[in-house]
Amino acid sequence: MKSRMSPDREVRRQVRRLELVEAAVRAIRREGPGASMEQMAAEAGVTKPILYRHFGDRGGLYAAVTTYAFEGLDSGLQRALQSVDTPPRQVVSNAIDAYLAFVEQAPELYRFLAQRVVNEPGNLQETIDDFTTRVGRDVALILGEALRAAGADSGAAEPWAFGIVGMVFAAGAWWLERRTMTRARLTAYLTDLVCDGLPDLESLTAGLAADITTDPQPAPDLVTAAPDGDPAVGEVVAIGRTPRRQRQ
Amino acid sequence: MKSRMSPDREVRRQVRRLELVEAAVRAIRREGPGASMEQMAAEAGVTKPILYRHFGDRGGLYAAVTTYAFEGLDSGLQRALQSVDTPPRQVVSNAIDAYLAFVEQAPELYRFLAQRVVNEPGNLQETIDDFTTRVGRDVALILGEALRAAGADSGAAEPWAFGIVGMVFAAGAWWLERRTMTRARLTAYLTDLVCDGLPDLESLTAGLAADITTDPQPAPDLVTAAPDGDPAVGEVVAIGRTPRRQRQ
DNA sequence: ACTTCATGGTTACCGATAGTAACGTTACCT
DNA sequence: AGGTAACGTTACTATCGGTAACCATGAAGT
Repeated sequence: MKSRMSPDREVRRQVRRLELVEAAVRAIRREGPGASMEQMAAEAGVTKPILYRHFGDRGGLYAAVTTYAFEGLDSGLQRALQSVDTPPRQVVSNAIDAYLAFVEQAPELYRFLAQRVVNEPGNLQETIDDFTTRVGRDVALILGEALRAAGADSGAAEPWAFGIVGMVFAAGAWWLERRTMTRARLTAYLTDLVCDGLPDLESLTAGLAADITTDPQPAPDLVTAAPDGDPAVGEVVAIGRTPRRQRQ
Repeated sequence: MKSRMSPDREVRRQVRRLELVEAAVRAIRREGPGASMEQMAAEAGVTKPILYRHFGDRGGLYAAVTTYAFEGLDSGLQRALQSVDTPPRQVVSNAIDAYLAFVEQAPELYRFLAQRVVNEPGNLQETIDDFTTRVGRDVALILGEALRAAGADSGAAEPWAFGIVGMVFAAGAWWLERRTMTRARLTAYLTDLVCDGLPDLESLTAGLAADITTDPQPAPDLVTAAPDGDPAVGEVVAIGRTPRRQRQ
């Protein structure tokens, strides 16, 4: 069996695996998320059966790529989450920014990770773990401990963690399509939402119902209140909240 | 050309389209998100070329299914979002619950919608709009108006809208896998997060750093503080916040 | 009644791609 | 040297998206 092999054989195999995965990543960045097995093999300078020998099937290769990308992100994420002597808001901001930096740096890879592998019925490979699932698990761990330490209901850790990860994930995807703001700006917005929630919208229903039900009439302040300028500066991480009404 | 045809011919065509889409949905619910064109055609009692005649290509059918599902969700969502004389928190809760109810009712369809269609290079069909993208656009509209009405920065409307939708989407996916709480419970958690953000986690870094860096040592309160009971009752919509420290 | 044409449907095919079988080659390890 | 195990190839199959060509039917128009 495989575990009874020469020790350096195993390490060489791992090295080769890594080479193949990196080639697959290059192929994805070149060809987009729909890169075929043949293209990924060609990028590594080999043919398909090599990939199948190493990864079993496409799902196996996808899982390896996902793991690879996850580890690349996770180092930065863990560094952000585990930093001591940092205010919680800054921790959240750093983590979100680390995530978005990853998105920005490898958009095609990100798009690849965004699509869940469709599990065809004949899939004998182990069930693949989604990218967001892995990140979510990590965040859930940290968040759960934090909630317990704060004396809060730790049952919220998992839904919140997976929710927050999905939030940053979706916002990142949206941001990739139409890049209408800087990364720092988006980080600031998301940090605000995660830390403070939506601002008080007492006038929401009243102001809205009139606007929605009588749709042809534009909101009176639609032009004056939407400057859409980009006040973000070039800082790597924007920690300051965007100016809005303070909750009291 | 097509627009110069008998008027009832056109309506019959639309009816047929709807039948085909509904058959496709049935096939997806039976076979999972990976249902093939042939299976969807067979479910409708026809063969593949019929589908292609109506929808052009797979992307077209997927878009039609997405639109169909979206409209099914959107009615409930709009009803929740446009309700007058409802406190904002309840609006958020209702909207989230409408979303989760949809998830719960058609999990396989939801999984189908969750995966973005991989846009192969030869795709001449119009670019398909993601399910979450459509929901996000709707929420962004409403949220933008609400923010303007509240005098807040409306530039946050889009990132927040897409982020929140992604959050509920991801949390819904997580909830589908391991159903460790009731829908009402999850709705309450997510509503809390969206409306108030994370609770103050002042002791986050201190409490965490010790636990994470010295991983073999379990947190002392890990057993005592995690009862994991399910305090949710069977109410359709849980509006009350989960008991946690009040921000002041 | 016979043709004509639109409509709804089918069979039979093509091309690409996931996945596999069988075989060759290099290099390591007694 | 020789066994053997990893590395690699060519050539194949199966499936699935997509299309071409053909068939049936029924409602006109003449």
